[in-house]
Amino acid sequence: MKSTHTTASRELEVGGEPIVEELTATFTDAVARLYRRLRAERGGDQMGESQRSVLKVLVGEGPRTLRELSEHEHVKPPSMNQTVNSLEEAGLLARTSDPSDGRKVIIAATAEGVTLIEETRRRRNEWLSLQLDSLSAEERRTLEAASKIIVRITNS
Amino acid sequence: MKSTHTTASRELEVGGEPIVEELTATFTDAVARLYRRLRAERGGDQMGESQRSVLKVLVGEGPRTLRELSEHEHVKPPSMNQTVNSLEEAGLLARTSDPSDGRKVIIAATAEGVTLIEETRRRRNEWLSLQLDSLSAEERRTLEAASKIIVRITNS
DNA sequence: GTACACTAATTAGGTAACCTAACTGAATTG
DNA sequence: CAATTCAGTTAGGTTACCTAATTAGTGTAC
Repeated sequence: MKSTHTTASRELEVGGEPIVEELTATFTDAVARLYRRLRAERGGDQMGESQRSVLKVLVGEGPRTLRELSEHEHVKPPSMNQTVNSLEEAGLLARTSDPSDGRKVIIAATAEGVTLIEETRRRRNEWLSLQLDSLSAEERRTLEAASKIIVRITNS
Repeated sequence: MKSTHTTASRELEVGGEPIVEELTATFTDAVARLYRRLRAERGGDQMGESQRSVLKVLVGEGPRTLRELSEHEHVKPPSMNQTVNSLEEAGLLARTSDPSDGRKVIIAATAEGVTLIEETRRRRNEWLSLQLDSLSAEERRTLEAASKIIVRITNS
């Protein structure tokens, strides 16, 4: 530790009230670090986070069009097209054209896709499970509450 | 909503105690979504999250070797080399060889790099700041506590 | 009923951030 | 002093995003 400190030692809160600017920086860093770590630690199935997220939507909420998926994941249609392509190649979803509107393409999980999501659900992210397991019950409740807040934020 | 529901409606906890397996899935999804959203929403400076994270370490904790940086960020040396290259090209850090060990390269932030980190610190991630601003003080405390837990987890 | 605009999906080409494998040169060890 | 190890780098590949441009179906206006 040199004397070049400029950020690490600043106050994060005043009287128990986190300062939004500080929280933004801290929170961004924490989330970015964890995301990279999750990507690095993921084992077993060779699906990426994006692919898995899309398949999970299809399995959990039923068929969707490309545009619907791209909006749900906050991604542009061509990006979602690529993700869908790779899942299609892997046989985890199938495209059928909408009979009532020839422009639309209905994207649905195949039986294989459903099976894969269900099977890998509990086995994935062993590293994170280990970490969470080592936390106190209160810390887990904190993360659970935070997860709910995060999902709410990202959907707004 | 079809009857194809398989995951969305499962219990997340029992008597206030989150189940680790469920929390792993929920938390992973939340973090992945937020990370993608942050990447999509980031404006202004054209530095990526990885680059900024490295520069922040150099500014806040002083010079490091390539290996040290790669270990700190949980990334392989060639990946870190690329990140360092782009920061070097932008004039935000400089390399000097270690006088006591010719194999090592000391990487340090330039004055420009220090300035940039300090200046952009508060202006970045406007979108997230807005979201955090709209939360209650208690929700912010939850996220702050979660951030600390996340940082601890990722460093272990 | 043909022309025009709008929309959905896709293709092409580019970028950022990771990876593995293979190489260079410096330091250490038998 | 030869062999090994170690730090950094180069080359080439992958995933997941982007913008711009294209194809094709739909609906509307004359």
